[in-house]
Amino acid sequence: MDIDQQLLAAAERLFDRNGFNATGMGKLVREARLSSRTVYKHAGNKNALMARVLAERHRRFFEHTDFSTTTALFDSLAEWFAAEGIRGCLFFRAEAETGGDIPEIAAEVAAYHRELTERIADLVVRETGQADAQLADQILALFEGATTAATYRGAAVIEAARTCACQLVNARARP
Amino acid sequence: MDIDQQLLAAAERLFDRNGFNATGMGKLVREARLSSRTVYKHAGNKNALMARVLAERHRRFFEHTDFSTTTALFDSLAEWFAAEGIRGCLFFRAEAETGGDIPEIAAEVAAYHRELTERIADLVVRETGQADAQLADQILALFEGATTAATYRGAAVIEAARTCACQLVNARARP
DNA sequence: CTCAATGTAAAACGATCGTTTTACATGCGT
DNA sequence: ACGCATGTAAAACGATCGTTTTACATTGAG
Repeated sequence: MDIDQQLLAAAERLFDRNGFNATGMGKLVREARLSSRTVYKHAGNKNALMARVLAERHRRFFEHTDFSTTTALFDSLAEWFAAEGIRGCLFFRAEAETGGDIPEIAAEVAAYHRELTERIADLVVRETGQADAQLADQILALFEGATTAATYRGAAVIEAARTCACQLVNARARP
Repeated sequence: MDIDQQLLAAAERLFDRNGFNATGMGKLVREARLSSRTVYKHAGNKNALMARVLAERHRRFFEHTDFSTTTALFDSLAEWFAAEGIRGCLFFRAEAETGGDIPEIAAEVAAYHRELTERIADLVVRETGQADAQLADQILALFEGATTAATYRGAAVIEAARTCACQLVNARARP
């Protein structure tokens, strides 16, 4: 299905760069070089398309990101932004734009957040030898904060967050 | 100007809860209990109204927030969310929804970010005796990250971020 | 008393929204 | 060769968008 990839890629790019509500289906149809009939046949409707964009982003993000060590986690984030541009977290933005009122979208956002917190919790166990909810929350905050603050402070924030997160983990390192 | 306050309050509440683009002027007029004629006489147009909402939010946020110590900073954030609800940073959301394409809005967002980073830089100088760009970026990341992550993890993230930020500052405390 | 300012209520503006439909072309399996 | 699925191009749908306008009420100052 080349068409599905074409559609998803155009939708992700437009939604990410210009916002969900600000991106009309007309502009999307034009940019994807498809007819509206085909778009609606493949995507159903705009909300479902947004949900599929988030699902695809979810898959691609966790495929890219290395959760094996704290250093690798933040290095992956820096690489992601170097390749994709720094516009903050698409999941948070989707939730905010829709007020959490569209179930299909809220579900994708929740799934992303669930996996992100789980992976960080696992990372903490792996690096310190025990679960530590507060440490996991701190790394999560640094991760989210680097994602947001980098939009106006640049990549230096990611490096700063990485340094901080590694210090936290090392201070509790497996003896 | 009771009308200005009425209008600004309704606009801030609707924009914050439901998003900027998802909030139509019709709904806003209804909720503010004003005529559309009066709204446009006072606000000019929707973009200017959004900009004024951000300017008012900016004023109110820095009026509320205590930048005198790191602990106080994060405590202020927790209080803000306890009073206003946890929906993430309105400035970041405004910038994301508009793609940075509306100058009046981009300017207000930039002004907020400028003051936030300045205040944190000053806080670092005050608590450690010297400027430290990386430390300031770390506190900024923790602050932004707590704001974002609290939307789905709750207030515990703010407490975790506060603990982390205070450790960072204490490790570099004035000798 | 009058005039100008300021407000409301409601209709109307053209534009654009998300979505469906009509009409037609193409290719593929039986 | 036929029929059906799948695509395009484009018109049309009602709804809603941001904004302006028309018609009228209230009020405070000169």
